[in-house]
Amino acid sequence: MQKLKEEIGQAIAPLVGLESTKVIDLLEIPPDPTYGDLAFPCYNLAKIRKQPPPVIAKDLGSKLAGQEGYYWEKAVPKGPYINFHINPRTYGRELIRQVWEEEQDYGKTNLGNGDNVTIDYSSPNIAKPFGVGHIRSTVIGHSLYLLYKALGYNSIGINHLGDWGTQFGKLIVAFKRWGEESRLEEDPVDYLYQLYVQFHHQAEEDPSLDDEARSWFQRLENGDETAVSYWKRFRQLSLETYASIYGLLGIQFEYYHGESHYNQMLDRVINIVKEKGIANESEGALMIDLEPYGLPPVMLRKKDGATLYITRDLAAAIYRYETFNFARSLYVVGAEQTLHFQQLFKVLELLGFEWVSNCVHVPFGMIRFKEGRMSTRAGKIILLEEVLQRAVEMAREIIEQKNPDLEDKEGAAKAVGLGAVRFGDLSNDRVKNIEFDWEKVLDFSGETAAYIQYAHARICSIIRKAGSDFLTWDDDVVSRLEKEEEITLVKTLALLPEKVIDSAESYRPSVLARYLIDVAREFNRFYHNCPVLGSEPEIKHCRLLLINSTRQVIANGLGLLGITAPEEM
RNA sequence: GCGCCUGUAGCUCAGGGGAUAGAGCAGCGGACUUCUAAUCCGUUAGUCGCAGGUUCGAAUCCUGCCAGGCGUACCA
Repeated sequence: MQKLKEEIGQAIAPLVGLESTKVIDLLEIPPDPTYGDLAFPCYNLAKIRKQPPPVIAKDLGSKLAGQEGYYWEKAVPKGPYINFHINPRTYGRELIRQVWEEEQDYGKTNLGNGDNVTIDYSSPNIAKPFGVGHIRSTVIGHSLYLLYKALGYNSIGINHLGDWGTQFGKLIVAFKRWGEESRLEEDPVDYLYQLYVQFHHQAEEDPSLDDEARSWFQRLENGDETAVSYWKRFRQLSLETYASIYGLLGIQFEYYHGESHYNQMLDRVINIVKEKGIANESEGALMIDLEPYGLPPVMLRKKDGATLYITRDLAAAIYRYETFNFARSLYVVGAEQTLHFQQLFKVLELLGFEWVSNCVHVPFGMIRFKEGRMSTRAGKIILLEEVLQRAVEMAREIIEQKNPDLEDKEGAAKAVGLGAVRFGDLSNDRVKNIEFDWEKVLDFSGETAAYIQYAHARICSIIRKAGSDFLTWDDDVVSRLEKEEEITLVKTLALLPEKVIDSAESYRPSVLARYLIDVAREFNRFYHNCPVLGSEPEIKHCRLLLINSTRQVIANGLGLLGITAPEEM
């Protein structure tokens, strides 16, 4: 809690000759709560004072002896640290009060000041099925979208659909050769995908297919009527299919600006590049040499005149800056495209766009099979829809078995099943590859979303049984926290705002996800040691207010991960 | 070849200069006439890939090596 830190900062600052903000930066949470709740390390002072850290800590301890603050009650030196112990009554009361008053806003800040942040995420390739691989960008991006909103930014979600490029040439060739209207109507994405796979099989035997595809893409770029009508059709049918998945996941985008959206701007981009004199013709193609920066060259236009995706990405970046004047521009795109973004940002820098320093590639590892990577072309892929359906189905079975009388079984099964899939993706560090494992996806015990949701449902159940008149504010009653489990829980709840900030600024929803596991764990410990309904009225009231703030923290936190917290499960 | 990322307990992973390296899963042993046992408590388990270096202090920073992943001019 920030106020506690400020208070300690002001207590120590005059004693050590540092700015109190500097002192606050140095404060850390001790590894063992019996040491204290917030520690000031004396290593930095050792050099200045030419004394060993423990001596300094002792000295500070004697100066602070007998003192206390509003939120802390004593300061005790231990080794090289001086440890502050909170006053559980005031600290607990004020924290619970804050959550009580802020409700769904607890955890939010206004660091962003309403500035725009564009977030390019999900961005599936038209005519390819929505595989589990795509869930990562979708889920991580959506969480960042919500996190930046919580920091007071104006998040702008952009679905940069892969709706342009050579793959459309391939699809057109495949559909013209082998396509059947009726099957396209039936299940467009699945059928287009089959055609795509078939194309790659055949092209291995007959490389001339690739040339044919390139030429069809060229025709598309030139506005050829036949090519364009195929393209429109494929695009529209795919979008309709995606809509159902986004609907299920509760995701909306401000803009569906796919790659094709930038077609009219490509000439301008190429002109800007030419004017800057950083491009050159090579073997008929338009290139930018990045050798001086240790990067491979960039190709803006192929020898057949067709553009490449980096050309469209350049246009997109410029468009986004000109349209949104973003404070930050995030690209939630797989780590395999790291080089692409290094090149993209370098070119923007060479073009003199200073705002490129606010562009960030947020990379993530891939989802792989034990045997190797997934491959759309080879047809080795697991559909996201299937994963989501099976997870919900599994949740439904467990509910049937554990809580057969539950009223809204379907709602709970959806929350738990979808939450499990999302959480599995968000709880580990983005950059690591994930090995796809059905058993793990369908396991709802341990460090999972269900664990957190279960804590939430338990709280709701207690509150329901207590009756609403117990949920009234009372200063005296709320000061009665004393059991270790209560105090640990309060201290954990106090961390939400800083976890939200850390999560957003490091672009790692996993920080928040792991924190929520901690909250649920501390609640469960409390639950098993501190009866609520069976306690005497004041304690009962106090604990109800405590668990009510816990409920709020969990709901707010899961919400920022895009996961819902059912009241019963 | 070169570049980027990863390497921590049997497995999956936290921790990313500071106090004794932590969780979950799996295993073993306990706790439901008591607020939902999708829970809790206890227990077993580690040359933090290897070797040097910087520092009062390194799992954490630097260098080299090893292993795996990804990328590396007409795909995205």
